[in-house]
Amino acid sequence: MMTDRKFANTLARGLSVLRAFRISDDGLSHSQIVERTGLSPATITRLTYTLKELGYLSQNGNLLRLGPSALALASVAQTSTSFLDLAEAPMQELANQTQTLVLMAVRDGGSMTLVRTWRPRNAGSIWLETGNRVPMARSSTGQGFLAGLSEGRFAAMDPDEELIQQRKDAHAQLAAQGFVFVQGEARFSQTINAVSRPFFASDLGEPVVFGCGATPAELTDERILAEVGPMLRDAMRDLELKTGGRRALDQLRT
Amino acid sequence: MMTDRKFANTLARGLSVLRAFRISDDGLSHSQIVERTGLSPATITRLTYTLKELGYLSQNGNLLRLGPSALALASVAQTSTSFLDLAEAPMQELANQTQTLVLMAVRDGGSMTLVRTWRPRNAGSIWLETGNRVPMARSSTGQGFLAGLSEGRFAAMDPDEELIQQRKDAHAQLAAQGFVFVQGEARFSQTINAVSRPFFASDLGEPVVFGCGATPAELTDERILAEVGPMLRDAMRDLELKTGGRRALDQLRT
DNA sequence: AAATACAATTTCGCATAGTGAAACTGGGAG
DNA sequence: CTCCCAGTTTCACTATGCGAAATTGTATTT
Repeated sequence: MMTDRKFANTLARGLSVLRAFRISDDGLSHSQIVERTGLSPATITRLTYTLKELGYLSQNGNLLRLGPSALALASVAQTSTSFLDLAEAPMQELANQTQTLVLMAVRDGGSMTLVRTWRPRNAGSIWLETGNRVPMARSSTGQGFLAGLSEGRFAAMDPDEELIQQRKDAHAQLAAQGFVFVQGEARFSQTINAVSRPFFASDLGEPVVFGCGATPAELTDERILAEVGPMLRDAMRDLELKTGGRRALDQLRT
Repeated sequence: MMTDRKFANTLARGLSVLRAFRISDDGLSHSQIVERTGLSPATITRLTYTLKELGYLSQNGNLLRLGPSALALASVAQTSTSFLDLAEAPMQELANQTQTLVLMAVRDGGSMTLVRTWRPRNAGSIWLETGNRVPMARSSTGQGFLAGLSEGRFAAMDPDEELIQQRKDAHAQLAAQGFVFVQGEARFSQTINAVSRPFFASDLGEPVVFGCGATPAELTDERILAEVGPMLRDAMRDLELKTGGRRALDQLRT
């Protein structure tokens, strides 16, 4: 069946165990991991044993958490992502000016994971945290990513009809306005309003997404279209120049 | 030979590929990975193929880098490490007061990896970056870690005579002064002077290390012993209280 | 205490996934 | 053109990782 001689299954399964962890979890039991990964209990025992040996997981009682080696890998990964340095200042500035949460997200399997956020100075509300996951469908973040994703890679996700349609919309928005905004009913979350734009990071081989978000009260549809969206777009065009990367719209052709 | 039925070898090998990446690398070729991991070229082809499929690696030409999935895992790992929040303010304060680089490191395989640094405000020099690795032997960071490590875990590293002796010294220093300082000739690096203290993070299941470092000119042996070491110790006792974790010295008994 | 109900681990026989050696490919360099 | 090296593919073998089921362990209830 799984007849890809090149694909190391055990490795993929082990990594899926690591991917099972969410920031909102305060440790996971084996059975929770079984549930999330769909792997058999025996397999989980073997994989977690291995990951513990290597320091990627650590155990307290029968709860597992990501361990020191995961943290170490984390640091190397983040520090190696060179454009994060350059994004630092302008994104903080954008957060301050718009009084929204500015975020950067990458694709992780079928959803988007926030890898960095910038909060406006002296704002107290509760915001999305780094490490949070957002679905691909019906979110500005996910759609912003899809708008930047090449045909080939999109096809590899074997998307359903709905997603294909959504991506088409996102494309159109990106081309017309320079940003993507999933509006109204379609939004997966009614408590957050957001706008996004893809960024092609040559480091990573596929697009990432930057975006601005806040509650619908603070960030109305009108403000997004007239003010915040354009500011995001301009900030990112600047960033694209500085990093010498391809422009977001060039990706549409790929 | 490798007769541990529970240990998933392929997973370990795959992770060793990820661990091969250093922040100073600007992408790695297959042959470099072969060299660093000691695995056969054929194996590397298969493992990197898998890791690319999953987004943990990305390829530019024939250079590999850590990919988006690695970044995503990174964010979850860092955000899940709860005591980092609490350490934030006091460690920045410590950096400002001592005008040293304050660092936090975890064990990763046989060496220590910096996972977070705090630089003094308005200091311009070049400092160690997050993601850097420091050897276990002959470094204040490594020795601080060993001083906090339990007998059992230390034994599992099957250390040589030299390391056992160094650890004994570190223990003694920690008990006497509340910090560990590898001095003079013994230091692995003559360009950095540092002092450290272990911290037992219940999250991670094994100690981590906090430390202060700078050039020997800025941070003399005398200053470490009289001023910076004690300040580090006090800052961390504070942190231990706040996190409700065990005190560093309690670990000596384990 | 005994009984119940899960959670986690170990056992076990089997199919195959992953292995290294060696052959092959491809693309610079001279 | 041909040499050389990096990377890939092929191949036959066997150790490896697999799930089902049995076993042990650990709370919870009666």
